[in-house]
Amino acid sequence: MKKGVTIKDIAKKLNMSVSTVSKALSNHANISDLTKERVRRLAKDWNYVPNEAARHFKQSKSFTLGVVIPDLIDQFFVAAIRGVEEIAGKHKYQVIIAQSHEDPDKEEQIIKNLISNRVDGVIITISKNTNKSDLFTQLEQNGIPVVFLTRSFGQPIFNNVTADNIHAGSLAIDYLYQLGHRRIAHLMGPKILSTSHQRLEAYKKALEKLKIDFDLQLLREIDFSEEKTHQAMRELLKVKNPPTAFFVFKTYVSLDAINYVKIHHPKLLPKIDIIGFGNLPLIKYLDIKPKASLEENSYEMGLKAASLLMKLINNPTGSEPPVSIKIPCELIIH
Amino acid sequence: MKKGVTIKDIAKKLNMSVSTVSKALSNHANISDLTKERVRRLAKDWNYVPNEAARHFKQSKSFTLGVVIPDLIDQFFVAAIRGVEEIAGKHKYQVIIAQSHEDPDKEEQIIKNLISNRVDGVIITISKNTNKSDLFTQLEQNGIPVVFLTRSFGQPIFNNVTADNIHAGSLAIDYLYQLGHRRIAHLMGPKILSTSHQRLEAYKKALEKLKIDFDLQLLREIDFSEEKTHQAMRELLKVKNPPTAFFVFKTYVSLDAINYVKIHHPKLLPKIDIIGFGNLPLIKYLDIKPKASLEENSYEMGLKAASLLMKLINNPTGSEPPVSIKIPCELIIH
DNA sequence: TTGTAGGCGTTATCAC
DNA sequence: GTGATAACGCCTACAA
Repeated sequence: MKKGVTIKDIAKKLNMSVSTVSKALSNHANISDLTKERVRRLAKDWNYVPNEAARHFKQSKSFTLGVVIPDLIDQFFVAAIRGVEEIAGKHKYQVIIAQSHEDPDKEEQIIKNLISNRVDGVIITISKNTNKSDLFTQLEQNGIPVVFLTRSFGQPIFNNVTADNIHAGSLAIDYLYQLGHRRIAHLMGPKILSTSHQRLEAYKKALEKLKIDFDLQLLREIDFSEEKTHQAMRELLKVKNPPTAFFVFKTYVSLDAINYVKIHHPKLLPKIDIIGFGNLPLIKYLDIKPKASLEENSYEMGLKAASLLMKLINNPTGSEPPVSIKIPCELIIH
Repeated sequence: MKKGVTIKDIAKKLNMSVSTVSKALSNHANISDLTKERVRRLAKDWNYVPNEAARHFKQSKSFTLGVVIPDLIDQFFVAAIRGVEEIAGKHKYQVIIAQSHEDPDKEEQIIKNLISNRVDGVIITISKNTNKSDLFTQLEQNGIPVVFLTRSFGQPIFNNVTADNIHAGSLAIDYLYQLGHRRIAHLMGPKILSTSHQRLEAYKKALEKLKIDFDLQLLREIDFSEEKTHQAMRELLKVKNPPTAFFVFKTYVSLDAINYVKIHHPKLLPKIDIIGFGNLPLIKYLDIKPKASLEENSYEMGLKAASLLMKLINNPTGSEPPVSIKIPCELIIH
């Protein structure tokens, strides 16, 4: 007896009913200790493993969270996932990870799949090209709660966990100001993401507080590609009164920006300071680092997102207003 | 009608039997086109999504592959996973990823979970501390085929996909020799991993071919931690006739090694050459790069491992001998 | 071409 | 304390 043992097999061998065995295994109150003992013993001997597929089917719960992210190559998400796994584990939940590779079609396919598989909840960082939200509405209509991580749509119509972008922006800009910079550029994220707007706003507000006029020439939208970032840097450095500091949407963009200066304006390198969102492990290995990084605490974001999701799963709400959680950033000086 | 539509609902509405609906949806041959059309139409209108949980349960297949790896922070695995997803997708299989964080207990728990969830196959890179193989035997006894990726046990008793370590070693050592190095050290991986032994053997063979005597003083075992690597470097650089080149088990170890030299012997930096396994994306951002990297083609390893696994799933063998696939490495000079 | 019936493994309800 | 039975959603012989 080695493969596919079921409670039925156990029941037959022990001359009892399947329901007794089932109850014994789940330590039900009104099963005698002797019976429980006998059942457990045989289950162990026979290496019984409950068929989760059947159990999920029966309970119409999968005890699984779906996590949809753009790309695992981005260490931000890896840390966040670790946070999600932490919480999920505590609730005996599985985590299933899927990558959209920033492709909305792939993303849609993934979501459909998650619905088919009846995951109990979803944590998602939408792709940079996702512009419609009906899929997510559909998820919620199917009784599957969703929490947006870091990126979200313009209107906060969904639960979300994001960095406290406004505060982070002022941390960064203030520090650059302290260092003597007065011409500070912003490499902003794709306009389609609400995060980009929040960070742009943070930039503007921080400048205003410092009585620096916002200069449209110092603003460039990037799309995370190396080419776009290089192009933006080329243009920015050509401006009459060029920027000496850069406030950047994301670590990987900072790195490309630094690379650009290194290649095309090596003399400028010591004069230029860059601060971006994200303090990723790989920064440790860099020789030319950003001046500072905004630690987004993505692990903690993962924790918070998963906790919120578990709460939503266990207390299905009628139609409460969406929750927004902001995680503070710290400025890490390198 | 918005939530949890089943074929039963559709059948009732259309006044037909569930089996007709089921067949219509799966495009069975002997269902009239008209019927198929009517069913599909309503299914679409009602936003019917098949309940995979039920389907899996019924077919006692999950159409899911389990991938167990040490850590997603390692870009090697991220690329490999991409390969796995590629193949899995073609077969309409899901991929579920789990991290052991190099902890054998966590690894065991993951495997048990995968068995409970009746995954159809498993691809695993064992943790650096895993020393027993009975769990994997148990998987195979449960009819769940396993493919080992990169790391494996001493005896090749399991299917595995690894780098062609012997050839890679000679590529690296030969190149270092060409550059004039005669004192070449090896930072070897944990002795528990067969990969470590293969790479050590590659090192010895390559030296032999070049008529360089193997010097035990130039060999150090590391465990991937920064401390161990730094300690190894400290010791190696104290040897009478110290090494001028290093053949390294793994990219992240190379980076720590470079960091050590940078901090403690900056003058040596230009004189020392390092070549390690792995050509990870992050290398692009480094200023002080290894002299060269052995591109392990981990994406391709993922592809091959998944293809092999799918074959094993679809043609369950009696007890054929395990398959070993070797993927050639290329030397990438930076 | 369509319908009927049984079953996959588990749990919950109710009866004994 | 224990057992019989129905049910979850889907698939598939087999019957009509």
